[in-house]
Amino acid sequence: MMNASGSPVRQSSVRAHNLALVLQTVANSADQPSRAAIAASTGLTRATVSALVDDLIEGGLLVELEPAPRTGAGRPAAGLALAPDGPAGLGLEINVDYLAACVVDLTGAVRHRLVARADQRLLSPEAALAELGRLAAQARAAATIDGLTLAGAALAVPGLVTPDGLVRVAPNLGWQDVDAAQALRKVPALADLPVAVDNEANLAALGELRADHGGEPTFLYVSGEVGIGAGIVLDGELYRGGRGWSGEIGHVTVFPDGRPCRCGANGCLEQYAGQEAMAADADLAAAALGIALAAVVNLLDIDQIVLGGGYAPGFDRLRPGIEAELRRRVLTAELAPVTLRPATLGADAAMRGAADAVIRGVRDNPAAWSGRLG
Amino acid sequence: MMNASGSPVRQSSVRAHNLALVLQTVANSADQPSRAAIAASTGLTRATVSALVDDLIEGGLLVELEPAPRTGAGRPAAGLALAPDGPAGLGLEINVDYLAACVVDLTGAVRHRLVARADQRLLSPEAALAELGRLAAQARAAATIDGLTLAGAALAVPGLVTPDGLVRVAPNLGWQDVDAAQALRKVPALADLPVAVDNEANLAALGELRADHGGEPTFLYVSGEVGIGAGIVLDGELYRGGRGWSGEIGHVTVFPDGRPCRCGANGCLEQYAGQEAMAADADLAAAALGIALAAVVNLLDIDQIVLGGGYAPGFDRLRPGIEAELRRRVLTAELAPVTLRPATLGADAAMRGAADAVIRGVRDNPAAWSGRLG
DNA sequence: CTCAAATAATTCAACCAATAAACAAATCCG
DNA sequence: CGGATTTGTTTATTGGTTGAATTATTTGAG
Repeated sequence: MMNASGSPVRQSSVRAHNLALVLQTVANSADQPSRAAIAASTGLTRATVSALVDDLIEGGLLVELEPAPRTGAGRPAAGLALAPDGPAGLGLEINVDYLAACVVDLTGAVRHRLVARADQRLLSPEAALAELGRLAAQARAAATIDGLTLAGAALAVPGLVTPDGLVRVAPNLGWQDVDAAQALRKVPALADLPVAVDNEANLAALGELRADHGGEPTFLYVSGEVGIGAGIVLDGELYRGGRGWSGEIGHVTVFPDGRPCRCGANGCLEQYAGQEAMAADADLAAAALGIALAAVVNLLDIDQIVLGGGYAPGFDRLRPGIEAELRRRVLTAELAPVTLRPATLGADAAMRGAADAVIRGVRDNPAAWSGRLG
Repeated sequence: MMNASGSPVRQSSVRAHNLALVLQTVANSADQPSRAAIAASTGLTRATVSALVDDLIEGGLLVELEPAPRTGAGRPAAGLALAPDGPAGLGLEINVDYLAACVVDLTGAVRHRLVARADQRLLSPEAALAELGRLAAQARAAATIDGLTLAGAALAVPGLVTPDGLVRVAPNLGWQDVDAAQALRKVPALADLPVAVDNEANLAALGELRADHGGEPTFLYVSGEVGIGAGIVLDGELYRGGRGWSGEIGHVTVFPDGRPCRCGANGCLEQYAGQEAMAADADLAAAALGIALAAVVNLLDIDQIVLGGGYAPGFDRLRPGIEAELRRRVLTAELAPVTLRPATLGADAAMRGAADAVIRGVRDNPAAWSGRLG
């Protein structure tokens, strides 16, 4: 008999959930909250929060800040903060003309950053991944010197990626069916790390999500490089789709009988708002983008659109044209406006998002990170 | 300080979750499972399942079937099934040319069904809702005679609805800012029921979800009436969007400089695949639908599309044209096919989905239904 | 300078829910 | 009739949260 849906909850799941809740409360807090403040904020009792915080400190995820600010009568509170020397994430990116790696600690600070510029299309996938492996090993060595322990690695690729890390196709790299996850796992320095591979726009969207921390926003991140990709964040969660291939906005039709696209169709957005086309005619790029984005808003009722990649520098140039189409074509435009803004992270968005994805995994399930917590 | 995200989990939440798990396991099971079978399926122990099942029987949600089928050695199993006289859902629908109400019990069986044909555009919203209230009261009376207790009501409306039940605009009814939820709550026979209001396509999608019970499918339901709406189901959950206005596929642009639409834009899908346009040119309707659906698939990586409403009868006529566009315009068409199928529920889909939404609420949180379970 | 008030954090008994293992019930088969 | 087998229940145990009491550390008043 098939397990219908969901899985049983045992007491340990309760603990795991509440550990994550406490950790996230600290992470999303503007100041350094005390145990009592966390209790008030979460609804847990002070006793429970104390026990959970002890475990998180023991596990190296939280630190207690000794100097307590005076705030009135009573015993001063001991502030809590994410441990800067706790688990860190290794973010990797491979793109047309560069390789990059970075180490981001639990607090979100970028501790190391390495970029190697070179045209990857001239290399075989194996050679490119080997080179990336060397960069990753270098980043890990630097992290180790800093006393950081890596919790995992994530790689951003401009292409279609399956959940188990197989790159089915990355047109601009010229890749097809490359098992990037396996290649990276074979690098000795990474052999003991869980390695995830994901689409570049998806991870960049996660990077923007962290920058916009706190709430649980719904937004679309659009990345305009040679191709155009999008990451869809719904209620604070990245939506990947059934096979992990969501966000292919570059091949949404904007002019049904328009320019032929290398995908075989006609009138794909990419042919009007890709890097080359945008340079040739920015107004047309904006109009085409507006048409495609209006479709997204009509379908998903998204109220925030973030333009990243190559769109961020030219944002002011594109904005009026996009907004005109949105006003015209979004059914609910008068009832509720759509916010358009440039990405806050620059070219590093995908790499940062990759590293963030790793530490997000730790934050969402701290019990799994430290054996001592379970 | 703001509660960051999520809420604490206490022991009672564990029980609530596992109660729902057991109930859903019975609901999604093809046969009448025994306690032992549920234990094997869910991973809970037989002792725990026994205790939970006792509570669910006590609360009137499950019944034990005495006649046990012989299946080999050992003590015969006592089959369990959803209680047909447990809580039921009242589904309501208001559309251009009819009002409808139905009562669906916990097992999903339609126990009562009332339809009143009349052009609602000739009535004021107040008069139409009053008439619907009478129909609802009649349905409730019939349910009471059957010994059914209503758990709530849900109303399907062809328009934009806010989460608190305000109909912002329903173009084909000529409605604007009508508080449908409040109007129904004022009906004496419904005063003690929770009343939800939702978009017609959303609820119809939920109806299809139940018909396709068991898994946690991702699909798009498209309803082609005078206007065109869509319900988006992701991983077994209806996606409503930030304001509840998702699925407005009728106003996705298919021909940017095409026919003017009453929304003010040009080239909306509705102008090419709405009821009138489809009657005039089915091939054009199919092509336009294919273009818009390809956009959805590219964006959301959805692998199943269900055509309902007016599209269901003409499905075979439309299919080739739609599939041709999908093959051409979906980037991942070669990697993974998109399934196109007609809706299994007919014109009743939205009303059925509304009733299903109510009993879904009970199934998802049985502890809240019966005070005895807490 | 001492003591009361206030606030933070910990300790401890009680409780709730799931678990594991033993036990009882009901049937089949030799 | 008796062992094998499977279902369902009982009982002691464990893990985790709760609530109340307790300890810790500060401010402020007399």
